[in-house]
Amino acid sequence: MTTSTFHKLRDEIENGIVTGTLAPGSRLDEVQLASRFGVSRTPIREALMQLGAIGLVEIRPRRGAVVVDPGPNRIYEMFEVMAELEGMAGSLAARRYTEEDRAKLLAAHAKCELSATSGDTDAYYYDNEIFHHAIYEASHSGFLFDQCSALHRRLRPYRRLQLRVRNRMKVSYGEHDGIIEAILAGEAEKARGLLRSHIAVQGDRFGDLIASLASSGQNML
Amino acid sequence: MTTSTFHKLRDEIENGIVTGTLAPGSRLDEVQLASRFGVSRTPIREALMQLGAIGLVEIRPRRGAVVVDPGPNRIYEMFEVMAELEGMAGSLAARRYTEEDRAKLLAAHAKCELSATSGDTDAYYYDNEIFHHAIYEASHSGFLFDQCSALHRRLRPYRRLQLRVRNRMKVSYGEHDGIIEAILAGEAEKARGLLRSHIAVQGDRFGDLIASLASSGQNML
DNA sequence: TTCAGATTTCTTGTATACATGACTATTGAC
DNA sequence: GTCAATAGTCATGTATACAAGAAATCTGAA
Repeated sequence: MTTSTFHKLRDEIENGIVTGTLAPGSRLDEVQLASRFGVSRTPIREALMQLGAIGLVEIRPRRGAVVVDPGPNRIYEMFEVMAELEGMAGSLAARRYTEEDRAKLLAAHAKCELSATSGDTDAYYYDNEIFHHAIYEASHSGFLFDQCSALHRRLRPYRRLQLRVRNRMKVSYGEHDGIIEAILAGEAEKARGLLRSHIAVQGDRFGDLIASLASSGQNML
Repeated sequence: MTTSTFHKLRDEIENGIVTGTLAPGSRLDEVQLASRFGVSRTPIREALMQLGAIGLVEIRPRRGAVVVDPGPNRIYEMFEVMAELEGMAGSLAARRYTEEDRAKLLAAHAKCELSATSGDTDAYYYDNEIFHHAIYEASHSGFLFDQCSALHRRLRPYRRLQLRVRNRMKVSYGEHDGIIEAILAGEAEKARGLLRSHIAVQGDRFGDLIASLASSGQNML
């Protein structure tokens, strides 16, 4: 259907940003994008407006749109908030999960185990997303689900960097184990705490983040 | 400057939604808005796109934009998340506030006292906003500040309804007192808990919210 | 009288054209 | 040689035109 042209463009561009194809700081030329996607500037602009509203691109009046470069500090802050929201989701999930949620959580957890033990970081990356979404869903708060999903998505590129750190994947899976246990046992506060520290960029992980940001600079440009 | 036309339009329409002039569920006709603001459809569409991206309006393909009607359940969920984020801001503020933050917090608190004791709900409504923003600021997390401000803004109409409840204003001010004390004493977890329950729609307040939503139905249409 | 099909109208989605502000390059003066 | 000012180019912002889908109305039959 012709109606979703701008919608598809939005997803396409957003994807480019979130995967790092469109590097932070790069200009988003309207005519260039238009010709690339074979459309006129109008739907491109509308897509950029939407991305501007959610903070992925900065729209400077009369000076074009650029991919936002959050900088290490803001990235840290985003993880900080993510940790809190995930903790909240876990806490609610522990109190509200249904039989269906339980099945999904366990299935996602099992898939993570598979990819973690086989050492497939790409697979783990995706299974990890499913796992966390299962928690958001089990919180039975539509709004929290939306907020978590949006922030999770925005943090995608940095989470990917983090998985490069040696052994992070196995440590991550180990943490999942405790999280699942706490949720299924209905221990809300324990689940909150475990999820918080699972997400939070604390201690060594802070240094790891900064280091991977620095070394990925070339890749992203 | 001609550059900020769509920007101004966005704020204008957003304001209409947030103050209740544009009721939940009402259609946003592009040509109508265009003639109202004396512009063409193009900047109107761009403004609507932005509002659509942040969830204030729903853009149904080929079927126009309507003001989102969250419904009681989702409103409750939004307050639930707001409570958590405010709690987080308070907790961070308790640990990070500077001398400047301290002065701002106390000033905002004093203004709230004035309007609360004089019984001026409109004044309290605004002073209350300043007070909460002072907390966000004192958290020294730019991202958290943005998230809190955005959600705070979205909840505006419902907070206004809440203030109509008898004595809510004075109770609210009393709670501020404890919050300020905890923050300035550096008691992070206490500040978190107090702010959480200050925002959360629990107990009687849930019934109050539902009731005011029902009775405000006429006003909003 | 009611329901179904078709036509008409209206609104949205996209393209294009035009105007205006920003950036760049060139020229002139110090 | 360097700096500044001006002219020219280019990208953005807005308006308008056109295309196409959705809704509403009208007509006909059961």
